[in-house]
Order: sequence, then structure tokens, then C-alpha cells
Amino acid sequence: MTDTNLQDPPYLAGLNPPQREAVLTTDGPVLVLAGAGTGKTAALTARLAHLLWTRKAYPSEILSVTFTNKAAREMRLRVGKLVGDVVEGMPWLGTFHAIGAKMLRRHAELVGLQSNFTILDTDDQLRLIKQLIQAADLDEKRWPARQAAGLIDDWKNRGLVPADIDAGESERYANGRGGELYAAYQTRLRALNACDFGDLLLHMLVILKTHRDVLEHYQQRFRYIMVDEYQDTNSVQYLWLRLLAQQHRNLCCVGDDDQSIYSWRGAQVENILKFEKDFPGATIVRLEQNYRSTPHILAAASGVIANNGGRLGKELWTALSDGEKVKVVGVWDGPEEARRVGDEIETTRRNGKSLDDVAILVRAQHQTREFEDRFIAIGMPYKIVGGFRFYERAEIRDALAYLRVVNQPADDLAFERIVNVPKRGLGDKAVAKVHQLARAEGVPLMTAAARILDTDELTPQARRALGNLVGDIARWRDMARDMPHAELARQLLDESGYTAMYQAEKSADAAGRLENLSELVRAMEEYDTLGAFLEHVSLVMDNEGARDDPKVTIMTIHAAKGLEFDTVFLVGWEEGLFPSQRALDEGGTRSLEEERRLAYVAITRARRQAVIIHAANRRIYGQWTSSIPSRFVGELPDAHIDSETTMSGGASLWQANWSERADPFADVARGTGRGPGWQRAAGATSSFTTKPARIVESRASAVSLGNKGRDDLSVGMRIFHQKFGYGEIAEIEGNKLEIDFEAAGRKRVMDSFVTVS
DNA sequence: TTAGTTCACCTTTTT
DNA sequence: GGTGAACTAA
Repeated sequence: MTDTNLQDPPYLAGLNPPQREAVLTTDGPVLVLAGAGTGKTAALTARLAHLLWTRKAYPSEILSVTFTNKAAREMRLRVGKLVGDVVEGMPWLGTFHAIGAKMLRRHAELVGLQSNFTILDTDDQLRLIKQLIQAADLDEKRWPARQAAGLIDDWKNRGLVPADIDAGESERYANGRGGELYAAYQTRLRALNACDFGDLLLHMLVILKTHRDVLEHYQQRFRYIMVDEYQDTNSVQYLWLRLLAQQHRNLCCVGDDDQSIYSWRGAQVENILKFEKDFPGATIVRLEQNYRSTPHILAAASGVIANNGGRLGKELWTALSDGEKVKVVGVWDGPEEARRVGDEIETTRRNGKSLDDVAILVRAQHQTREFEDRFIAIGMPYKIVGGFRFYERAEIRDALAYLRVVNQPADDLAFERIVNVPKRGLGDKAVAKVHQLARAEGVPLMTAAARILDTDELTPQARRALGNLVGDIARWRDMARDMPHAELARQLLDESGYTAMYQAEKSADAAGRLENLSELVRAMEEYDTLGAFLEHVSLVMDNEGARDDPKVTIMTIHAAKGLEFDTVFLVGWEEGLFPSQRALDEGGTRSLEEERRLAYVAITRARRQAVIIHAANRRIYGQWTSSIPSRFVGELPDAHIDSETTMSGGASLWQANWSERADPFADVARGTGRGPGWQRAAGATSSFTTKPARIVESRASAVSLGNKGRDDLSVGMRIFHQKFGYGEIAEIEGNKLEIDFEAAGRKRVMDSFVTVS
């Protein structure tokens, strides 16, 4: 830390010279290139505090945008600490999407919406697109709704409205019908008085472009604009900023090109690279002193990222002392990986560390399960961030759909969702009839449902069931007028039979679902109106929950950006998983480099200790598949890592994985169900075969010949195996067993998989 | 016509 | 291993 002048305002305390420059250069365009762990957030919050403290702007005249809700919350909290309650009145601090929504509610009529429009989530969006694909008579198999959704999203991220889609773009879906589908989708959204995520930004951009008065209003309002994670801005966001910053030109963007990991969402790293051109005379500040990690961790991360081309280039350095090397561990398979991590965390805990300081970072969501299973088994407290997010759970979405129907009669998607949940005998046929009438008369489903009761279109049972539902909804809507909305929700869930449905279900997770529902109702109590609550739900998909006992955090690398932990486990570093096969197939070098940046982000989350793990075998789609260490493992500089493998046989075993010859699971893995991606992965590895071999050999000295096998087993013993059931040991070979299973026949398994029965 | 049952296809990453 | 869509029994 640097010389602290006593006359300095408190927010400057402890800032180094470049950080101060970033804070004090308030006027004109500023680009802060901030490497990982260089105190970017500290600088940003101090800058905000400085603007307020020196009265350069009122809180309502500063626009500060972040990418995640978490970052927004954090900033609000930290600024609050520096300047006090003023921050409460900062209406324009939030994510692009939250700010977009706020503006759009004011100007909705300019794009043909009402200000109480609904914000659809991806699930609703997908269902809607499916309907349109059907209506357009396209083959859903050939032209998946997902692809259409992705494409529409891409267009929106690039700031393109349906009229902008030319033949070439349109060609990207269903032989040139992409544009047509996009137009139909937008029309449908308008009819539903709804928006998707992309619209929050795109509609606002259209408004700013076509309504001078609105644009000028905001241009004047925002004396200062600050943007976090600038490397992740996409075209719409960029265009927004350019328009809004035109008047005062006080735009401060903070970012790190090495941490750009959202290109799949349309982010343009180029935005950061061309900042100087866009805003001539810009001040460039580089933050290069890292306060977070040990030199070993920093060097490991630098070693990996150095393999990327086209970087702006920064020299990160740290004043911290050496610390531990990065540990690289090779394990046999996924379960062992989880076991190993669990054990290490136990040790850490015994050494007096809090579980809050430990995180496990995964490449893809599905990897979390393995750890969840293990941690439940050993009673390790954990939380999964992101993942199956609270508001995405089926029961929560159902409950919300009920509330949406009450709040917004035209919300067809919500109506469809709950019309037969719980089951009330309204199947596809009955719903189709309602749809038909709705389309014929051009009215929402709710209205059509009410009208169809007067016809004899439906069978008597269906008519009775639908009549009850329509009556109930009308009643709930009346109740909503003078009842607290949390209370309304409670009654609604009760009277609709929704709660009863789960109470009747004796399964293990039914209880959990009921618990989630009461959690939902509890969360509602914190909002003034039902509308406000629903807005919160649409924009903030996660539920902060109560922060109680210390827990290990499990999350994706993407979700971990901007966070830091003392100890970080980086798991699943295998070719095909990380870097992901999909990225390799689709985007060539460009994607590979993004994966590498992801690796960089992952390593730099660690303050004191980073443990990288790769497994030789993993279950993909329920099939055992062998894998080789990620190329990123090979890119870690030798001087800063310690390698070890828990597998007996050391190098020879790795060799076995490429040929599959000695793979005890080969008989399972070969054969049927291996997906095309993994077939490709297997093909791709052949050209790559020599590299892991080099790794193994160069580190052979560090290889510990761990398990010699258990001594509590002998031939003829009856054992139990989690997957294959009961069996008898036929042969023992080190830590591998040949077992005759009662149901599954003869198999080779690891001894650690079996228990003596 | 609905509800339970098998079968294919599957999975990055988030607002 | 898990979801959603086609298939089949009631």
C-alpha cells in the first residue's frame, strides 16, 4: 500500500498511484485496464464515492453498470460504506438488463408495449418459439427451437431488429426463414405484452435512436457513466453507451481483455481494444499490482494465458511472498475427484480455516452433482451458486405462473403452464380447443377459456374443471386488491390444490419442494407489491438466501468471475470437458482462446492455494469414458506446480487411457452409447497423444505411487459395489479387482468402489 | 382423451 | 443420468 495523506478523503486511503489516477480522473473518457486481483472494484467504488463526495454529480446523475446482480449489490454495499446512505438514492446502479427494464417501463408505449409488460425467461421464450415453429410448419427435429432462440438472441445482442435481417442472416435458420420467424416472434411478444431479456436492451436502443427527446433527456441526465467488465459488453450495450455518453463524454470503462469469457453471449472484446479510437483523448490507466494471489498462483495463471495471441498485454506483479505451489492432481475418476476434494477440505477445516474461504470451480453445471453427492454423504456443508437456481425450480416457476396469471390476465404462457397443474383433467385436446378459440377471436387464453364455457366444445368434465379454474383465478384477482401479496400467494397455492399435490406425494423431494414454496412466500414479504416482486424474480434469478453457517461454494467458473477465495479447487481439467469439446468444434482457435481465458480467470480466483484436478475416467451421459488431461495442464509452468497422481502404475496408466487397452471400464465405455462429440474427442486426441505423455514423464519424479490396494480384501470375499451390486472377488491385482457380480457378470473395478458385505 | 411408460437425445458458459 | 417427446394402456 502507498503513502496515505492524512488530508485525503477516506475513500482514497490505501489506493496505489494508478488506482488514484483512475479515481481522480473524473472528466473525459477513461479506460482502466485492470488485471485480475488488482483492486478494480476498490478503484471503481472509490471513484463513485469521489464523484458524490465532491458533488460533481447527484446520485441520480451517475449511471453505473455491472454485469451481474452480485457485482451490483457488492458495489452498492461498498459505496454505502464510503459515503453513507446517499447510495440508497442511486437509481441507476445495476446490471444493463435491470437498467434497461427500468427505462423501458417508462417508455414502453414507444415500442408498442404497456409499462406493465412481463419479462419472459428462457423457458417461456423457448416454449413460445416452439409454438411458432409449429405454426410455421417447420420440422422441429431439423430446426430445433434452441437454435432459433440462440439466433434471435444473437441478433438482439447485435442490435438488429427484424427489419435489419437480410437474406444472408436469415439463411442461418430453416433455409432462409430465420428472419420470418424472428418477426413472428416479436409480433407475438407484443401481443402478449411481453419482453425477453434481449428486448430490454434492444427496445431501449431503438427508442434512443428514434426519439431525440428521450435520448437527450438521458444524455443530459447522466453526467458520469461507469462500466464494469467492459470486455464483456456486446454490440447493443456498446451502442447504448456510445449514445448516452455523447453529451458529457464522462465515460469510465473498466475491464481486462484476458478475462473476456462471454463472447458466446455476443460480447465483443474488440470494444475494449478500440476504446481509444471511439473516444479520442481517452486516458488509459493500467492496474498491474495484484493484491490477491501468491506469486506461484500468479505465475501459473500467466503461464497459461501467455499461450493466447492478440492480448493488450499487462505485467501483473505482486508484493506477496511465495506461498505454496499450485498443486496438480491426477485421479482415477469423478467420484475419486470428489472424494479427494472432500478430504482436502476436511484437512483445511481442521487447520482452522473457514469453509467460506473454499470454492470448487467447475466448467459446466453438471459437474456439480458429483460434489453434491459426496458432500451429502460426508456431511460437508456446501452451497451451489448459480446452478439450479431457486427461481428456475419447477415448483417455484409453477407458483410464479399462478401469480402471473393473477397479475397479468394476458400472460398466456403462464396460463398454459398452470392450466393442468395440478392435474385437473385438462389435457392437450382441451387446451388446444381453448387455443383455437383464442386465435380465432384474437383474445388471450384466459378470455377464451371463460368464453368456451358457454359453448359445448368441451366434454362436461373438462368444462367443469376449466370453469372452476377460471372462477378461482377471478376470485384470486379480487383478493389481490386488498390482501398482502404474500398472503395471497399462500391462499392461492392452497386453494389451487398445488400444495396438496406435493403433500400427497410421499417422495423425498416433495418435502423439499414444499419447503421451497414457503421460502418463496417468505421472500415475497420483502417486496411492496406483487409487480415489484415479479420484476425482481425476472431480473435476479438467484435467491441470496440467508447467509448462515460457513459453507463450501461450488460454482461455474463464469459465476466465479470477480470473486476470490483462499483455497480454490479447479476440477475436471480434461480435454473435452475443459476446454469443452463443443467450444473446440464450433469456434476453432477463437473459442480455444476463450477457454484459455476461462482457465486464467479460474486460477486467479485463488488467494493462497490452487488445486487443479484431472480424472482419467468420467461418466458422460451415464457412460464411462476415459479422458486425458487438459492441454491447459500442460501449459502450467513447471517451476510453479507440484504434480501428483493417486493412480498406481503412474505413467503406464495414462498410456492405457489413450489406447483403452488396459482400461477396466473399456468394455463398458466402448460398445453402444458414446456420443458423437466424444467420438470426435477420441479422434482429436490421437494427434495429441504425445503431449500428455511428455507431461507424465517430465513429472514422473513427483508421482506418488499412492494406493497399493486395500488389505482388507481377499479372493472369494463377498462384496457390494454401488453400481453393479453384490458379487464375489475372483482376482486381485493391486488396487483393481476382478469381480463376478450376481447381476452384472464379471467386471473389473477399483477396490475403492466396493465395500465388504 | 388422459396418464403412465419407454425411448432418443443430450449439455458449456448468463442477464 | 435425466428430460422431453413419441408411444401405449386404461
